[in-house]
Amino acid sequence: MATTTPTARQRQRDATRDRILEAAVEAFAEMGFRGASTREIARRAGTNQGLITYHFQSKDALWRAAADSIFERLGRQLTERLDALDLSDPRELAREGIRQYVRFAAAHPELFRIMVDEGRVADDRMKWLVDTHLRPRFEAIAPGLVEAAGVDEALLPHAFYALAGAASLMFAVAPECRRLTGLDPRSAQAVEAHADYVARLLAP
Amino acid sequence: MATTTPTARQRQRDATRDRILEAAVEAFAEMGFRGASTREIARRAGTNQGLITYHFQSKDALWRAAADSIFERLGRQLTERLDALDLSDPRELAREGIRQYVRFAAAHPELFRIMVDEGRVADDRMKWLVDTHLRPRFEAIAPGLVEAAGVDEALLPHAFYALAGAASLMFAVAPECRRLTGLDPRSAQAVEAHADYVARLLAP
DNA sequence: GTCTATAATTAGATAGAC
DNA sequence: GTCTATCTAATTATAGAC
Repeated sequence: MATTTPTARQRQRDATRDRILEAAVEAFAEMGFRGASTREIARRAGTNQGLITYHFQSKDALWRAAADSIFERLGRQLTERLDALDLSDPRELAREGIRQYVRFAAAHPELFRIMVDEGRVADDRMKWLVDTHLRPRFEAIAPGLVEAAGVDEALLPHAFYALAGAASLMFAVAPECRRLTGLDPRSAQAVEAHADYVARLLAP
Repeated sequence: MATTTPTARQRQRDATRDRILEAAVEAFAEMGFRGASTREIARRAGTNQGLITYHFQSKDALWRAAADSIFERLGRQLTERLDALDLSDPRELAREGIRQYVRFAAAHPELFRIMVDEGRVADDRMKWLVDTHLRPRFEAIAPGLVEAAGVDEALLPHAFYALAGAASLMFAVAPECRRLTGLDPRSAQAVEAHADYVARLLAP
């Protein structure tokens, strides 16, 4: 083969890179950008700090790769499942879209945590996150909120943040929720109950 | 005087302590417990790191004092304003209580930010926060949600976290919201619009 | 590719001058 | 009370062995 050999070494390399990326997603979501050290990320990935520099050039670049990974998952889950839905009742379509988003927030609390971590200060990471990932997502959701859920267009920002907050907070602070209320939000039953509650809230 | 003199020195001392505490509230809310350094907090307070150790014994104790301060403000705002309200229509009372909470979340995004920062991991700070401040607050709000807003008691945790998230997220990530939607959530108009939107959402 | 060693910064806590 | 200097530990980034 003229191009490259898809060797075992290549696969090993990719596997290492993936383990680092996965560990980074979890660590950044758990402790924030500053709180998560590259040493700790390497330890979780079962490797060493030097390899992070090798695969990703800097901590900042690693964080961007982690954000890419999270939003890629969100895009996949939202599009694939909604395509299979019946379009006859727009209000029910809106509700199912919201339920789907709640299920994603429950399975991936990283998204919300990183949004809250990075949205507070107008630094480079925030601007990059908005321009690269948040705006396309916002523009994809907006028509559904207006047409199917019946949100007044002037209230779109309010509906967007109310939805994101109502859908995600409980799962983002799952340990706290469990201690405070006794309910474990990670349970399948709690996820479905929350999905239905939020869907009826925003698209009654 | 036998006890103590309420001297200028004493007032100076308290003023310094207050400046440190206020700087700590802002820094912890902005950068999280790990991200906010005691040196940076001292710098914002216009003093030095040594005085933090003098007034508060450790960074951990300073953080607790900051949390105390935030929840004290919340308690004051929620009780004082609702006392003045007419009780005739319970549904309208619930809506006004929710509006009041949204206004607080807008004026003090620190509360939500610290909740999300500390609620992710079951460490000592999270347990202390739940047992000391969150549980009393939850138990004070619960009856209002059930009786006035008409929430099914089995859905209480869902309603609580949906309310907290819907009310607060937009203000907690105000810089991001502004860049994403063009709307500045700190404006008085946006605050009132959000208060009304969330109130109608949860107590229609 | 993977890993160890290390340089340059920065952290929280402490000691002591004034 | 307030502030400076310093100790120990942990941080990111880099250099280089294998």
